[in-house]
Amino acid sequence: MIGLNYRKKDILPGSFYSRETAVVARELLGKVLVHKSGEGLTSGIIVETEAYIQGDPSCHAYRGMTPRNRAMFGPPGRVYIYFTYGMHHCFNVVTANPGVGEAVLVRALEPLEGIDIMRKRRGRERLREICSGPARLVQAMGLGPTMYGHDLTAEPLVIIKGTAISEEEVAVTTRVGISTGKDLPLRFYLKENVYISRK
DNA sequence: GGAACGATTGAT
DNA sequence: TCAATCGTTCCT
Repeated sequence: MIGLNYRKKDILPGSFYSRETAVVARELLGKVLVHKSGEGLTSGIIVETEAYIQGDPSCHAYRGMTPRNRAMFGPPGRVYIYFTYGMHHCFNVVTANPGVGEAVLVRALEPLEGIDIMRKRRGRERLREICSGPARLVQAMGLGPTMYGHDLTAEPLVIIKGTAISEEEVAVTTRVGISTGKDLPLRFYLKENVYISRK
């Protein structure tokens, strides 16, 4: 029960996020996202991420700061969450230095704790359908617009140390669901993990 | 003011 | 393969 009684020292420090965004995306694999909500604690292992960087036309910050993407230009280690398709929210971790609009999209978690809570929030029984997709994990973890700008080194939502991941376990591919910048190798996932959003 | 478009999901 | 559904962004 890794997220239930984590120590302060287990929380990833702000310095973790102030590195090259693709490196942060890769290094987030195996880490654990933990949310303490009124309904109870839920957590999941990060198994799939994507980096969105400067100069990349698919990055929300590509055309400069707007009301929506303002958090991407703020301090690293904060939450950038956005609404899309008229019904879904997606969760990102802000990276790089203030003034640089970059972030990592968390696309899938392996459900770890509070699984019954997540099942209830999702209205789905099958474990594979709980956190396997960016909007699915937001719903399962009970996240929302109120988390916009939240500091991930502070409760109720943190990312803590998990399992070390070797290079052999990591697949690097192009990103999912974008129309521009589609050739960039900025998607990272655990090869053998069954909870990723897509093969 | 208006229109086009999503870093998706779930059903067909 | 396709509809759902609406805030954000950009154009007029």
